Amino acid sequence: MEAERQNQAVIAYGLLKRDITSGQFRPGDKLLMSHLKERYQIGAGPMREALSQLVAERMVTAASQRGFRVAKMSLQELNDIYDARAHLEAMIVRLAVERGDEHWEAEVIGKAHTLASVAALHSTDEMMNLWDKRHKEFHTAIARGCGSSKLLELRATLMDQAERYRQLWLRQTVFSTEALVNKRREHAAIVEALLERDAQRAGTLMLDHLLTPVPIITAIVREAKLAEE
Amino acid sequence: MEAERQNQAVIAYGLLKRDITSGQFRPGDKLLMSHLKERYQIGAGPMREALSQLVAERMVTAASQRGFRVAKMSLQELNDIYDARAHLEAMIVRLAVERGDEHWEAEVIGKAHTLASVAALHSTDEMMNLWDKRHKEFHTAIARGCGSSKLLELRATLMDQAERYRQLWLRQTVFSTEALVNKRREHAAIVEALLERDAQRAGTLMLDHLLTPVPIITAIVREAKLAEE
DNA sequence: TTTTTTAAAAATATCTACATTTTGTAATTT
DNA sequence: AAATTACAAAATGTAGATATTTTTAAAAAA
Repeated sequence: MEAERQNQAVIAYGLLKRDITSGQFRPGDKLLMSHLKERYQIGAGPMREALSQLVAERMVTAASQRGFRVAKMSLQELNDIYDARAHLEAMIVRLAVERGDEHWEAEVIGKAHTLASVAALHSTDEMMNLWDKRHKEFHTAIARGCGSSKLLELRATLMDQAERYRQLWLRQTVFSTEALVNKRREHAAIVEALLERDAQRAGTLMLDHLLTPVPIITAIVREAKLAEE
Repeated sequence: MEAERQNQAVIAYGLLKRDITSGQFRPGDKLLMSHLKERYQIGAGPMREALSQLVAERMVTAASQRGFRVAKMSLQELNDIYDARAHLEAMIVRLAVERGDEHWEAEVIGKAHTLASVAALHSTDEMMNLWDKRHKEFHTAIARGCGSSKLLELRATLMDQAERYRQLWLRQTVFSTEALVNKRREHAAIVEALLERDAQRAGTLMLDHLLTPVPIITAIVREAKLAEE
């Protein structure tokens, strides 16, 4: 089995998306066609295709005849994204509790265990990436219980949009033992509620869990003047 | 103030989206580049841009080196979209009841009135379009109370994806006096719950309201063999 | 002198026409 | 029938032409 040959636009899409989320391009930056062509070794046509897709995902903005820019960040958007994500995820969790089967339970417990056992053995960045990866997998395992691909797609859209903000929170959290302990406690409480099939409580816990990063990110954004108020 | 000059890709995006939703192109149809170029009088580059955006919106599918197709329809997808939409909208309504102000209440009551007063005075198609337009405006007015642009965006995404299925239901409903009376009753019940600020009841009513079309559409789809099972 | 206006030049975005690569098809061979 | 090959159709990519916006600088007005 071999990976399907991708066209230029798809390759550029992936690279540019990565470069935006990782902060190589900063919010509001002009995305100069000549620069992008050079950077990704690609023609203007396919490059525009990639940009169009990112426009549809709200990661890039376009102005007719005036080219493309990295979408700005703002405290208002931060709050909106996290609020929407928290309520969406709470709703998904309630559904998952109602609909999830035994296999789902097993997956969740498995991912929770894998996440809890990330120890500070590795290099700083490795540790951060590993925790982040497993944390995402844990939450995704829970969400999958809702059984709706459309809801999972919407969730993925919001997570993509949140990613630039989330990156700011991640470093702080992983490097604070206290924060990690808190997170572990919250996760345990959520799993407990899931297993007891208490949809209401699981939803509420999830809502709070997802909103805790907001004040922290707000502070960092203000500090670094990364975004409009 | 004059409408900004749009580029070719944006124009083609709008036309193609309309042609897909209205059924000019049918699910699974190959979107032949030569045909699209001819039809919309446009080059291949901008056409691909438009297609890329529709791929991001799940209305078109792409296979590398094999071109583009209209996304298929299926009973499974119908159920998934409507289930997701109903739960999302119910959640949004609960938020709207908690967060909506007086201006929101006034808007909702206004739109409800405008919708209820659509009479069978006009020609068949005019009547259908008018009812549809006002029905959408009524629901959108309710949803806006949640105050979250991101949630409203997600809602719009799902509505776009539902549109092809919805079209099938619309004709049936508007031309059945009984169905229209039922809808009016449901709308009234929802508005009542909103005004009493009963979030839970409003949510439940909305959930049921949005799921009623599913059996009807299922029957039509089966009848017309429009989709996979 | 400072500000505003205008005109030209440069930079940039966008589009088209053509070249290249890949895929699908049907005839031919095994 | 299955595999191979040759050809036609289609998708994708590139380079350069065209149109638009932005910048620059000079001229005119305040």
